[in-house]
Amino acid sequence: MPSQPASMRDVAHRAGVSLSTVSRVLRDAPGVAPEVRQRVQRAADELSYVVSRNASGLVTGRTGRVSVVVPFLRPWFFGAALSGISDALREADLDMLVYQVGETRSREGWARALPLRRNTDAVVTVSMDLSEEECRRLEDVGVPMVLMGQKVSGRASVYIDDRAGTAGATRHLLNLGHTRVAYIGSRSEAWYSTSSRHRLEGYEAAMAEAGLSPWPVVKAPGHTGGELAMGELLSDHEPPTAVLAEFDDIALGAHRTLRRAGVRVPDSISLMGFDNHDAAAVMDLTTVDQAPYDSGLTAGRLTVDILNGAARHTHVEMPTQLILRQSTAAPRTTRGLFP
Amino acid sequence: MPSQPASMRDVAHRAGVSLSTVSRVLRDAPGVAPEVRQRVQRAADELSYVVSRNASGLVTGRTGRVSVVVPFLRPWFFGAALSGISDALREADLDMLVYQVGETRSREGWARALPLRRNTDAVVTVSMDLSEEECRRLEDVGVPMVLMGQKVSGRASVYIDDRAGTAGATRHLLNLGHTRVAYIGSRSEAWYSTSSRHRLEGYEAAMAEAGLSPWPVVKAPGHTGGELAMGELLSDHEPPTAVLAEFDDIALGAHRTLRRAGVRVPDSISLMGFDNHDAAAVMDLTTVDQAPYDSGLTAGRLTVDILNGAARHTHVEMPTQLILRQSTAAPRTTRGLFP
DNA sequence: CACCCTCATGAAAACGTTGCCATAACCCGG
DNA sequence: CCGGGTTATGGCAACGTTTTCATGAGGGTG
Repeated sequence: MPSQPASMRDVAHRAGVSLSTVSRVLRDAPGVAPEVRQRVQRAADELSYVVSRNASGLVTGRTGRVSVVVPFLRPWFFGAALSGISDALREADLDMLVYQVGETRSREGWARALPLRRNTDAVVTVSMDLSEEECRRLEDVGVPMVLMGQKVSGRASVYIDDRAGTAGATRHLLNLGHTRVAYIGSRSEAWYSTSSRHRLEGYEAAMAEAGLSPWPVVKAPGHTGGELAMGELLSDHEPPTAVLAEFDDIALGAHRTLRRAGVRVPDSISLMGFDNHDAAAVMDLTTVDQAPYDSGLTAGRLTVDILNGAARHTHVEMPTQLILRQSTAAPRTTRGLFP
Repeated sequence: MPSQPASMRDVAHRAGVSLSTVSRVLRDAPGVAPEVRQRVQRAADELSYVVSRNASGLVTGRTGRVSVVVPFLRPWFFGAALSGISDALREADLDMLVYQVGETRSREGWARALPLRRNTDAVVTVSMDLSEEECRRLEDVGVPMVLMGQKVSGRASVYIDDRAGTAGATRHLLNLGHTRVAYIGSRSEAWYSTSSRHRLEGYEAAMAEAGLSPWPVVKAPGHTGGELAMGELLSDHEPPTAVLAEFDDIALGAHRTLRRAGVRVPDSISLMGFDNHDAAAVMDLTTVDQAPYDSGLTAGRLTVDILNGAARHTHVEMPTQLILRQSTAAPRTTRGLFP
């Protein structure tokens, strides 16, 4: 149990060979006699020695590390995404650095504030909605980058088709026979979200296709926004019979308002979310699954492929999946919220 | 816009000084004339140069990186914890490596499989419930370690008092006048959890204190377990009037069963969770907040302090907080689930 | 004016690896 | 038995920093 960690020299000494040979063995490089190889391996094990990525990176130029940049770490979505990325990187024996840039973002310098320059082999951004200029700045770091949750032409991206997702969701409600279908979206000043815009567009397109006029209500993100928006909708002179929310958290907020108002779901109002949040299952909320774990896994593997120079598809569109639960149903034939 | 990232030599050349001087400037080391300092700083900025942690770590022995080891990344709890740790490390300009060891854990070698040895300054484990032996193996890595969500004497730990938490929760229900208070716990074969045991003990202690006999039901973790357990409780010849769940997810599962059975909360049965999960707010679930973000922040700062040799308290107990919402109330005076 | 101190600066030796080149040992065919 | 090729091994110079030590320029004091 050495208080100073063993170095390659120690291993070499113990195995009675030179540094070069030890290096070759530990890198699985050819040109070492099997017997010697075994001896070195044993010596390394006995000293529980592992190669310093620091030192090897210095000469190879590879750090064995991939940086993942996320706006936030708390929302459910990012945990799932990170989990996928982590698993993919582990397969390739790469370590994962995580940078949460949250509030820093508004300040101009977050991209350069991150010590990425010589310290990472690749950068994966998750739902960062980077502007063209931010992309360029990040590219300046000089390592490959993969964008998850954002589609940028000319740059490797893994994303879902938000428009198709909400369009499908909307059609589900229309197919049930609803005609008064409202949409609760979000807008935050701190964070401009492309996916937010796309989801609204998908809804609008499906409504237009059915010859109906869209009915969007936009509030601050989070469940509070959903609560307020639903309150507003309930106070309309003729409330909607179905409501689609931009994401599950909003839908859950809306659900709370309905519960308090004594409006039954789906009897009086059908409610739908988007994301397939953990809590959606337990709340029996019909939603659209976007499998962030799978996206993360894909993004991670894509990164590995690019690093190995074996990347083929640089744009990957992940499928979304309608999850039918108990919160949507055909509209009642009688009018009014309370039968 | 150099395709090869700039090195310190380039900066030195551009500023017309030696390597040593550049190094001193960028480390904020004393002994540089203000005018020169400024000149070097500018040169570095223009080349958008950042120090290679790889190279500096090689000589200082510090990597500027802290490893965080978690069993899983997906559950809500870990995102919040990581967020706090990340913020704390960022304050000290340390990078965060994340290792998700999930299933690997059962295999003996996860601790040594981690290439931590020379590649990290400290290790933070989150809810890993390490055995004494695993602790020792991890300590072999030769860097300070901080345990979050686990109390181990002689080792830096940040944790909550699970026993006190459930005891307080139980007393809340007892104070409302309930006498038939059941507890839904979890047990998984893959994962032995100390906190799980402690929470049960807290409940039992509070019940004993009130002279009541405990009524625990143990199922698999997750909301499915909650659903099943609640079904079981409802089929008792005299169902409980209040139920405490080991964590919110279980409580939410139980809530679903109640909803389906048409049993009203809190009118007929009071329901309580533990954790203050995102979804608990939206479901109006009374619960116990354990602020994983704050724990993460504390653990992160403790790590930084230890690294700076300034650690004072190596054991930090984080407070828990009862969050009163709408799912608990005094028991009805009339008997039966349906008034 | 000589002396010693302080302060700013530069030169050079680490740090722990990998890559390249040299060397030694061996095998094979002529 | 000798030349040429292959294969295993060692030596040494990088890689980009920090750190230690040396040097030299001023500046105050006696």
